Amino acid sequence: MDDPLLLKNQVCFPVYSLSREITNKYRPILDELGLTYPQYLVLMALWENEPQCVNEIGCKLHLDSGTLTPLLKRLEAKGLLARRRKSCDERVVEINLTDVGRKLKTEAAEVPQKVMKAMNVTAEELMELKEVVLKILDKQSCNS
Amino acid sequence: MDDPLLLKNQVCFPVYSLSREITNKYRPILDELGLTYPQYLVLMALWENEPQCVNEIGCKLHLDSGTLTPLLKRLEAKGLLARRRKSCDERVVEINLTDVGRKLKTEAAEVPQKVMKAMNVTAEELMELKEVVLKILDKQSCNS
DNA sequence: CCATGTTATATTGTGCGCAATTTAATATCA
DNA sequence: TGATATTAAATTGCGCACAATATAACATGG
Repeated sequence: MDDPLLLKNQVCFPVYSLSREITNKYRPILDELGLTYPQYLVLMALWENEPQCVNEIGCKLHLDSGTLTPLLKRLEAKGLLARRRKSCDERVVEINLTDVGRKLKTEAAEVPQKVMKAMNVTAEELMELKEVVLKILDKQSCNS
Repeated sequence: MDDPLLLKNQVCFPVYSLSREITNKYRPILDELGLTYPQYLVLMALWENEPQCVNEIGCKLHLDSGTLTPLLKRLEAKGLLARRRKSCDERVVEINLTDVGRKLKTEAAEVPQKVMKAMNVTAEELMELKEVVLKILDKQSCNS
């Protein structure tokens, strides 16, 4: 009954389930903007600060070039951003939003509330979730 | 500063990050058993109850046939389980563990503690995390 | 018994995620 | 300067996730 290999005794499995459930809630909402959830995260990073190189985005989102390079190319193909190597260091690819990409933030403004509604949770529950998750997440960063 | 589109104001992003961080902690530990995290989940489901059809496993793990069929084929290729259509209803594929697959539970017994150690968290923190996550996860099931 | 609908799994296609390797540019040091 | 090391992206390969569709088996009504 308290066998640590029983599914009901798992802690990580609910986190994994919730994470997928969340992206499922985002999907129809982001579909209207033509975005996936990881693409939306990249855009949020760029809406905050621009330009940013691939590495900077990767640090903030904990994603590597194997994930980001094709994702950024897809966003470029959609006309939302431009990829250009820096002249002072040709190894670095700098990402700039296009006007369309910048403007998309306006359309995305309603996404958070729509998701919260779709998830059927209160702001208090979300804050509680965030607090607990961040506390554990912080402990991973040093030795990951 | 309290722009809902700022990364630091996101609730779902930490959940998404933590979920990936967790599977990263599992990876080296499960590598020793030749398993991925989703494969480990499927085996936990089967260690609890056997045989199970694809659908039953999918319900427990919230995964569909598009994910499970190839995953189960890989576990079959590893010799851990057998897939066989039921004679009474040929639509249903029944999954049985092999002796090797059943025996693997013994080797997996240490996985949970190893992961907990790798994550550097206390049992209390994990219980707190589980409680909050399950509370929110429960609210999704009905309208997903 | 046959047509129609339903059900269970499989297949296809797209997009992550990540390890491992490659490529090219820059830095360093003998 | 020229060999070596380091760094940043890109590439390759594999395994999920999931939508959409296909396939085959079963169920049901006329």
